[in-house]
Amino acid sequence: MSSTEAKSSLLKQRFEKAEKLEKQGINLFPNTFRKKHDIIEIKEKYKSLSNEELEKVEEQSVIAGRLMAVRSFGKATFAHIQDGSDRIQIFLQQKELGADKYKFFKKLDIGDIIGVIGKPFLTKTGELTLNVSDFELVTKSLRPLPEKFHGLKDVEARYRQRYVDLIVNPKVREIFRTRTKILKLIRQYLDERGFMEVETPMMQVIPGGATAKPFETYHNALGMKLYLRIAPELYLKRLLVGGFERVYEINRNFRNEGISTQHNPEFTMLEFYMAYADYNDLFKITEDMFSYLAQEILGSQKVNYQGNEIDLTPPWNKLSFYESLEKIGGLSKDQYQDIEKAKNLVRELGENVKEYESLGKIQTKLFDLLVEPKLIQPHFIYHYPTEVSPLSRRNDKDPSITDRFELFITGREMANAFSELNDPRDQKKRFEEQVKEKAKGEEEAHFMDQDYVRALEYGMPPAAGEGIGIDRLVMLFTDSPSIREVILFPLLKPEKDK
RNA sequence: GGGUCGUUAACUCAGUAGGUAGAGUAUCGGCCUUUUAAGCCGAGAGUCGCAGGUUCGAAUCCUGCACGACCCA
Repeated sequence: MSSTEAKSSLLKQRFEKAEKLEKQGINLFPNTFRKKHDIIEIKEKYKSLSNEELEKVEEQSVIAGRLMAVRSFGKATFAHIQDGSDRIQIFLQQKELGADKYKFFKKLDIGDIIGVIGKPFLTKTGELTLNVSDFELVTKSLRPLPEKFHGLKDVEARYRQRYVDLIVNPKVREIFRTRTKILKLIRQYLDERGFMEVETPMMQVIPGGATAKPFETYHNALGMKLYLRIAPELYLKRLLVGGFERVYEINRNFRNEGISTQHNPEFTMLEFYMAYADYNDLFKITEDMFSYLAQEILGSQKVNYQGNEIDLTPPWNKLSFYESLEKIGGLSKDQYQDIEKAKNLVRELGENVKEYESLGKIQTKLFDLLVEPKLIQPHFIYHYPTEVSPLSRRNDKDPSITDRFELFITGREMANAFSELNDPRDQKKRFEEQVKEKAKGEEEAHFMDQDYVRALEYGMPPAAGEGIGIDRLVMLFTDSPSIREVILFPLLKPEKDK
């Protein structure tokens, strides 16, 4: 849809009206009006005053906002205007403004941005309202807004034209305010504990730190293929080697995979690393951080998510990976320890199995199918098989498993955490195994990263690290069923150019 | 990648024996000084997602495509 051609009659009408106003010498896009107050300030300031008290108010309120609704009578008009903070009713009278100015107001459209000067009073129904002594057109709106009562419902339009969604759907504004608040609280939480926020490359020569397919790009001047990062992990741990003992990064990761209610190709991840700590410390920090967020955001440890009440009060359930296969997945040791039996089981459950897939990989598939969807309340699942945890420290007693856990809430993975592998010799072997898997056809296997091994050879202090998916966290706290509801501009295919 | 559903006015939606489209909001004109989904009277507004096919005739039936939603892989 082009803005200059093939206009609907409604659009044409607005463009013509705009031209007419301009011919009368009215600037449709002036940048001279300066508001003095946010609407919410006005509302807070006067909310408890009676009409007698309001009459004594000397100060003029000077606000600006978008015209959202108009109820017009002959010589008086009620309207609502909305700014970034709130919405307020205004009252305009011909006898107050003069016939010409009043007539001009009646020519305005819903969607126009206006500046308003007036004093507060209470209407018959007790609504705080500004009695307008003067107003100005600040920005002309040339496109009609969606209907005032139903708002914009079409999901495709809501995502493509998020700006319209934000104008007309207050709940959507609220979700993104909450998102920002969550990010701020997380930063505050980590900063208070001595963590340093850092930025590491988004474009990497070797995409490491996760099991995922990367996006490729190309640097022209260097004549070199680059990847968008799938995780910042290996860079953050290089910083541990460098001597920063507590670091974190909150930023985008990119994974070249399918799109669903749980996945957007770019998504936001928190990763934090602390030296001289292990995964036992991370259980506590995770519980503490989530319950802190719940308290600050919702004022409660109970979160309602899509009809389920999630109780975030620590401590949370803990089960080892194998225990969970047995107790929640209902499997016997025999069923998940014999690779052929396990593979057959996965196939019976309707998922594909590739020849080269390791027992650990098959076991995680069983977990994904039989256990994960049942983990509605918070559950830590710990001691993952070493073969599916190439960056995690082995358990001291049983080297076939790692000191790693994942957190699940509402049947979804919310966090992945482990004691960090800091033995460069073991790390090198683990990379070599990944390279072998890649050669067998496992597209998502890790790449060899020689420099990372070299860094470990200098000595990385013992450490623990964790990644938390921010989008899913925001979904939980805003009761959003789809990741697209918590990403301002989710990826969509381009609309057809007519 | 597969399945199901959707796409009609700016927005929210109706629209079956297949007979060239309708409501509310919004817009335009008129009346109206306490409304808040204001009210009353009148008017204009559509490539029925796109392209084919069947038919005397298609928003409606068939095929393909595009975009989206949900589910599955």
